Amino acid sequence: MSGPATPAVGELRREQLLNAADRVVQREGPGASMNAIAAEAGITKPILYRHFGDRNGLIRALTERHTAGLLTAVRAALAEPLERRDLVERVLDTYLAGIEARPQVYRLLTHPEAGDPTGAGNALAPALRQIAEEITKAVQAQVDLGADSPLISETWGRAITGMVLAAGDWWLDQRPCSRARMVQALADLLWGRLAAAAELPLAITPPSAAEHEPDSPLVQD
Amino acid sequence: MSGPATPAVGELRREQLLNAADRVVQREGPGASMNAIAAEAGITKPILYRHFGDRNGLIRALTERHTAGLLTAVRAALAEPLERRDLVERVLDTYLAGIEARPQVYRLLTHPEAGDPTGAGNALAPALRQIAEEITKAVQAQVDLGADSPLISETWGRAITGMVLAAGDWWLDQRPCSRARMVQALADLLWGRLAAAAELPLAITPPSAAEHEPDSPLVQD
DNA sequence: ACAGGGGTGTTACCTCGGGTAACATCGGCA
DNA sequence: TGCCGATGTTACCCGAGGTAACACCCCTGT
Repeated sequence: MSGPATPAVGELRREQLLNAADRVVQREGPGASMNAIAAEAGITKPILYRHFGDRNGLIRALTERHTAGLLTAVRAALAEPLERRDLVERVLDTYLAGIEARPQVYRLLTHPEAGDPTGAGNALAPALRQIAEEITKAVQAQVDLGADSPLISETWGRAITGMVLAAGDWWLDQRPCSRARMVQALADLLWGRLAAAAELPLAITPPSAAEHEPDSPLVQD
Repeated sequence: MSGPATPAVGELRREQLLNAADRVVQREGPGASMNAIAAEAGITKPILYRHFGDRNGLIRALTERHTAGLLTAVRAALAEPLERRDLVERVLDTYLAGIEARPQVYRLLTHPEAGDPTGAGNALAPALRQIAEEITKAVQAQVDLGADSPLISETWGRAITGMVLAAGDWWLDQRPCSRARMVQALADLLWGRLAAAAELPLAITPPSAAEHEPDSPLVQD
């Protein structure tokens, strides 16, 4: 009787295991142990390893699952036929709404850790790198940047992703304002308000760089 | 003959231990084990723990040591009496030059990992948070942002830091261009070039959002 | 009816890394 | 002389990732 549409039989258990892992991560944050996840699923570790290979595999599967929604949403927002400024705000709001919906799981996205001894440091987790690529493509397709377009687009893709990541993380942690205002602040930054704003009449601007221990060498030694 | 100016006697050993730790991290990247560091220093683990409490303490000490230079440099750059655009470029270049000088150690800055079960996720490591604060202060002091200045300044501080972090990390990894061009690309972004650039004549812009598996739900479920 | 094979499950174990307790030593100093 | 503090050691604990070997259950083909 069970629908023949569901692909493989084992896929169901895999989903259930991911559900359990999801619950644990929601409760304990990333860094939940394999034992804890196995216990939540009512089973023991080796089964997890059979399904996902290693911890990274589990985390990756879990992440991709959640990322799919966010990535799809961002992609869709990027493709909307809006005025550019509106488009930027739309994408920002989409992203913030996404991470707001599931804070705990969102932490997963940002955790490359899992110590890769390769030395190649990725400040952006793979999930976020996909978003960076989407932004890159969108910029390259919609903005005239002259001859250096590929280079600039990719730089901006990474830069914007990192910017929203850091800002969003802070916002999620502190909740200093509404989502709408956050979107405004970020869009304003991206929109050149830093360039356009008036100079402040450097009133009582004490040189904050002086009152500091001078014993540390400069950046080059 | 040893100068009586050096504060406590134990400080020397601490420095030596940090030097050893530094060497190991340079060689093996972050995630180097305490055993390895102890071996490099020619001693055993408990001594490290006596000096630094735990691994985080060691890493923090190591990081602060290197951060001091970068932070001082950035602070100094932020305080220079330049035209605003030049100032932005100056700061960007200072940061990129700093991370370029010591890639391995720089990875340390970006690794908050060390699993804190507190759940408070910090996309920015403490070292970077200091830079974010510097930028916040500078923006607040030098740019007229109206009534919401505190909020916007802090948002921008985090945002810019995250932006430069992600872009710098990518640049360090791929080396797609010279430092100067990277500075230009980032400064342009910060300078509103995204807003100012001409619209591309959406020539052959296929809707890239369509050709994708539609099975994943949107961001809200 | 019986032999398999794939999926599910278990216990018990290994390894490695962070972290600690307890003990030994050396140098100065009242 | 006896105390104290810093330096050092060996040996251990614990938790977490990861694996080997064994057991069961059910479905299917001969």
